[in-house]
Amino acid sequence: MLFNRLETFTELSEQERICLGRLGGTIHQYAARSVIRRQGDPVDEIYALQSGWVTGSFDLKDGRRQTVKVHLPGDMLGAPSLAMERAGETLTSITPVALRAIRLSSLTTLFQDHPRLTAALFLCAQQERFFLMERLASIGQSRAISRFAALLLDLADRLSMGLADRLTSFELPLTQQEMAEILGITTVHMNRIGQQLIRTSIIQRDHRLLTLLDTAELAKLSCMPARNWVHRPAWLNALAPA
Amino acid sequence: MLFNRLETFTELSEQERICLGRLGGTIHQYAARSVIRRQGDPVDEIYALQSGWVTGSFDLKDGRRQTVKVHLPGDMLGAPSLAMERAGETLTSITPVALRAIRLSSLTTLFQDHPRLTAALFLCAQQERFFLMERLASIGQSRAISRFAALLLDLADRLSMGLADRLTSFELPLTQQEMAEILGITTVHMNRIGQQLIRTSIIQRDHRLLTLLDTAELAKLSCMPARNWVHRPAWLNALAPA
DNA sequence: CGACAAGTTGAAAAGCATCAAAGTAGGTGG
DNA sequence: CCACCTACTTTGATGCTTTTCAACTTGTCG
Repeated sequence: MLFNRLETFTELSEQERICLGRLGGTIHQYAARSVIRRQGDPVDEIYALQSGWVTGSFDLKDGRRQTVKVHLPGDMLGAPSLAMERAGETLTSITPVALRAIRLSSLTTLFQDHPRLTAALFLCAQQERFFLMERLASIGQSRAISRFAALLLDLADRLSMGLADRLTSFELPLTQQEMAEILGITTVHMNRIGQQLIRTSIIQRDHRLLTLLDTAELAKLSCMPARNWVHRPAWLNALAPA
Repeated sequence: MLFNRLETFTELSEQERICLGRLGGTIHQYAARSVIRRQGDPVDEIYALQSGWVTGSFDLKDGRRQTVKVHLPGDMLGAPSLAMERAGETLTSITPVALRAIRLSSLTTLFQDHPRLTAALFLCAQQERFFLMERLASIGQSRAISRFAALLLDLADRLSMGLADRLTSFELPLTQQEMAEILGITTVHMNRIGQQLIRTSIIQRDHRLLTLLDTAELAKLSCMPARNWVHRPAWLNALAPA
């Protein structure tokens, strides 16, 4: 799963895939809406998400909470907290979730013996920075409806990773309250914005199933430039495959 | 300079400092308010900031722009674009700036031969993710005055890195327009917010010199929990110093 | 079927944007 | 060194987006 994410940057050798597999220890299962790790908890491990959706959120001192990331299968969870003594974000399962815990001690071997894999993980971290920059721009500079459009396109994009073309229809397990927390708006406003997109036939919702009817209009609304991930950068490919 | 940032995580060997020094090629100088690299430009190098302030900003398709990072001396610039074909952010000098350009090809040696240094850079990237998460929470969940308070404390904190206690007075080279772009508000509103903090004697401004008169009140306003960076994590320290 | 979470609606107020215009500082050339 | 120019700052008036509060409806699951 995790190697899917990494292979957007470069193909991995069998050896490297095996090393990745060994990184993970036990598989943990969580029910929907359970806390995997709370902001302030000690940082003993990071996680590789196998299946299900997980949010990362940041609690302010006044009780408000901002969701800073919606993690999809294949993502590495909790890595920003590696730089911290105590976790900087709360990880919460949205759906039932399966993940592999990666003990910090196994990172030593990774960095020591697998430079190419390390470089791919490094690129992943930089990619995550870019995702956050996009969100920051969306929330800082555009109104609620544009933020929502950008969120939907982001999810469709990431769910379509590895597929020929972009999905226009997918299961959206987030409640309106959770989406509001992602977009930095209130639940009430989230509701009105959602209805507006439905009324204008830009999206369609049938229970959990969301359909993007007019992706061109969504893209225009979102104001987001197209992403252009690097593939097989020369400096990375020059590294020995270990 | 760059090693100062890295050594918040772990002390570096003489060898490693030398390797870091070799990474950088030519030193470039820029006048204030010049573009170092524009969003969309090819990514041939990244940069280590020696002196001066630089902003990283993200342009939306409608012409709006969000500043996603204020870089201070010692920072690594432009790294998120490593994951991209064309640069994802525009780097602009705020003051006169000196920086060392690091060609991507030199990253190969770094990852291949210096696992400890690589790990420190990896932690830096994770730390930057956390900074972005903080900003996102600040902009998504709090009002303009709180965002401004958080920005001022962030700058004071980072300018005080390595010092015994936090600076309460420093040169602030940003214009109100630039600060507004960081906070996701208009220049007009930025001005009113600034005056409000001055009127209530929470800050003081004399030309470029800014003084934080009441940091406790600023901290309360900002709603930001205290940061707690990790120091000498076991998994990193277990790596051979190369 | 009953309880509780999620979604929906309306009215009023707050926060911020927008527009327009005037005032101020810093830097440059004459 | 002064005059001017330009970019930055400040101010006021107005309106839109979003929040807040409160109630009500619908859906979901034990």
